[in-house]
Amino acid sequence: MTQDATTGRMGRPARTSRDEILRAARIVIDRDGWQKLTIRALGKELGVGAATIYHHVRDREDLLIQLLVEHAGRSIDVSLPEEPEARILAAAVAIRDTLAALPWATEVLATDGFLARLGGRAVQMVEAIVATAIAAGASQEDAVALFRNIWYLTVGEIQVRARTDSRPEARDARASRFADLDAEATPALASIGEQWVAWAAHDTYADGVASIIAGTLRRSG
Amino acid sequence: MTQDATTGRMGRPARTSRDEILRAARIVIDRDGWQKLTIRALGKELGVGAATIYHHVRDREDLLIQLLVEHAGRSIDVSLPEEPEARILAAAVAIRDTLAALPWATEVLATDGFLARLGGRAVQMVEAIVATAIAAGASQEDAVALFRNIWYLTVGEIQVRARTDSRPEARDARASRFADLDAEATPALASIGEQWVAWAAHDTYADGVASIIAGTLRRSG
DNA sequence: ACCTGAACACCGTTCAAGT
DNA sequence: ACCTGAACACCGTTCAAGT
Repeated sequence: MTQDATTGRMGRPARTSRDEILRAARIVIDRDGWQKLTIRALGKELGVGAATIYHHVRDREDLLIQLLVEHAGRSIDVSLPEEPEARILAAAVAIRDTLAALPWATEVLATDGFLARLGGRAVQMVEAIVATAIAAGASQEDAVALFRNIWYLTVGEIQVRARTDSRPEARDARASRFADLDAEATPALASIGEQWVAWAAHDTYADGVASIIAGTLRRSG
Repeated sequence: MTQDATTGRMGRPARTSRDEILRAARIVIDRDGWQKLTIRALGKELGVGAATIYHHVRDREDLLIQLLVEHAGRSIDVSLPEEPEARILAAAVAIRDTLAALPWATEVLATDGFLARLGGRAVQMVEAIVATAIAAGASQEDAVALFRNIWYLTVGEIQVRARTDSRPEARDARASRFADLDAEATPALASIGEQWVAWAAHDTYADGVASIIAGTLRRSG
């Protein structure tokens, strides 16, 4: 565990370790962007063959998850307010903000047990959402449903924003599409016109989550 | 346009057309699954070189979008109830059901202007959501925010469900993860335990959308 | 105009062989 | 144990050349 590959003082020093792989992966991501993080590029960065990576991570997805565990498990802010709706909202926003800052997360995000795999504080946020909903009068099943709807909104928001941000050309194409709208068939959209693009840049995530929380708690209690 | 490649009666008959490409693409998807739909496989199916495909579609994404336009533009059910909240909900469910039935949609779904690109009835569903919200008292900006939050929930739900369904191994792994939960750190999750997996199979999409609608309209009017 | 083979520049993953 | 080169089985896309 404490073996240092740079000194290599054991009989058969490991030239690579899980920690070194994750460190190299972060270097590649920071320097070249996460899309460039391939097993082969990672091997090159470490000065080892691509095949070597497979002695330390199961596959590419495992690598990405491990990277996320390191980051998300630690960096989520855990101070949550007491009032139930505000508390659930704050937990959701913490999850969203953390994952949105890790753009390579989008690739592995869309799995139902994803946050459980991250462990650490990510799971504590899920616990906060579910436990608070139950304390506020929701059934266990409704609390799970609440979490899942929040999770769907979160995945969608992160995914759409990541895609939109990473291809600015689409922005102009989108604007012109709104200008072409037929005022007969789609009057509301036509009258909104190009304002859509500007409004779409606003962050409405918290509003969406707040609505889902209020809707669920109203039905339950 | 009406030229038939099988008779080839023009001087230089086209061996392939946009329609033939889309037809072949559907055959590959139905027979081998949408993951197998590559430009190369499509060329093989048509008996032409992969390079030929590029004379008729711009790239792989364009192919997928065109496939979706054909399908989603037509098959969305357009009979919507009159009552505002029910109307918006029905439009959202129509979009979700249509896209969820087209699993290859997940690959191109996460773009902000996506439904506009689909055109046809897909845009009419967006119009229905936005126009109904405005008629019910929402500002144009709130109506756009409402649509976007519904859209995020939709993208997330489709994406997560598609991923979960396509890898049943994850199901068992998930169940065992819940069994391992620490009753001290996460009492609510621990007491739910393996029931989570069963509850996660329930469709809570409509509840989520209904909450978002109610929340937005309550704030506005 | 339409189509071709060949090439470019990659992927993730496996595996027999070496040290 | 750990690491290697080489191979397997692919990708999307471009382009000079043919008909």
